[in-house]
Amino acid sequence: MPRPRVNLLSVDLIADAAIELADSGATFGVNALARRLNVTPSSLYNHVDGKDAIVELMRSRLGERYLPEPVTGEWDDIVVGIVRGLRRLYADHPLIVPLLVGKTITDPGVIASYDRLATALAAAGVPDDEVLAVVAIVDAYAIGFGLDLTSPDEIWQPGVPTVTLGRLIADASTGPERSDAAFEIGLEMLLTSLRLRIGQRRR
Amino acid sequence: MPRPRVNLLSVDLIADAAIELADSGATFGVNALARRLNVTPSSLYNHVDGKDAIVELMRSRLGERYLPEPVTGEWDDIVVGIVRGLRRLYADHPLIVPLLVGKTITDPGVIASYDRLATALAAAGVPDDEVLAVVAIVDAYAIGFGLDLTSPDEIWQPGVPTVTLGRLIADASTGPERSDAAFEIGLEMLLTSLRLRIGQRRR
DNA sequence: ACCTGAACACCGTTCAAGT
DNA sequence: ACCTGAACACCGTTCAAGT
Repeated sequence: MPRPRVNLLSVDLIADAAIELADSGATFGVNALARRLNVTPSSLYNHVDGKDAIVELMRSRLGERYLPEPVTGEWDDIVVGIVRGLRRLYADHPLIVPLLVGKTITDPGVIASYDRLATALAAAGVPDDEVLAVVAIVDAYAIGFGLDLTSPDEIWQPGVPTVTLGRLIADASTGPERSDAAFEIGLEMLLTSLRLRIGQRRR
Repeated sequence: MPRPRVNLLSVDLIADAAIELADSGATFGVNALARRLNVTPSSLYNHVDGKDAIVELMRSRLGERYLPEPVTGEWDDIVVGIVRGLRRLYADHPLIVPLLVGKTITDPGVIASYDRLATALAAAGVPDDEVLAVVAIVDAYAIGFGLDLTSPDEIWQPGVPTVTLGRLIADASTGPERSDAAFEIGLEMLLTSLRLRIGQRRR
């Protein structure tokens, strides 16, 4: 029975199922996604342009949920808002990070967020030719701490004796509150460095 | 003619060809790699355990080339040495970064490097429960700046008008010297923050 | 020990056929 | 407009067969 009278799929259904699939830890792919939606792989192509487009859809969906609306405020409020948003996104969905990394961002909503970040930094006095680098640092910082939340014994697997690493990994309380605390410390570090750098340039 | 009298493959040959393949921008995979080596895909399995093992091999090979030998010195010399090594690795091979991210590190040489980094930080006074986080930050910082070297117009593609981003991307001199300068500034920021943090803890 | 060729299960994508 | 099923080229991996 092709073509039931009520549609089985929609862009939003696909996006949500894709996020759930990736979060579940199963290998992400078009076929597995179709299986999860009780649908043939080819059905997806009536709504979506292919695998990369689905990943872009996931980014868009998560961006809507986690990236803040435009805020009027001091530049550092804007920076902190966006960094915290990215933090929660990557922390809640660490297994999605590898899918996003290295792929071109096309979603207008997400680009608008990075644009607000760049605008805030430029307005704060970061020289034009450094703004993109700072944006990249901020993003890398959020991604790095997102990955930090995936259990550390999966990131490093010392099959060989170590001086410090093995002991720390064994002792590490994998709870999110420890990582959250470290994240806030690092964020404060970042802002301190930025304020210093801007101050130096303004003189 | 199976089995020629002189071997066509070796672990080192496979590793080097894999790095070249990924650097070339072509889609990375076992089949493409075999094609490049003028060999059947199944031949690779006489030397290597599969795709993930090949990626681990690339990490190992690049680690040998870029990560410094154990150095005796102040903790910050060790940190700077490793961060600069990672920087050059990711900068010279940006297209390989997405392959490495999110995959478990098993190579003893690379783990030893992270172990030296952790040991240096611990010895410097970073509290045990923060060392792993700082290691993750350092790594993320290097990765982020490595990705920064891939031309920025591929990372963001504003199909929509932006306030600041589009202008900066258009103006950005994609040359490596600009990124190198920003990297050094960021590294100095990182060290300043770390020294401050250690000083606070030591009191 | 090392390489081939056939085979397997799976992948992403296209497209004619059905309603 | 939306879903199916067949088809395509490709993927990673296994394994018997050859030297």
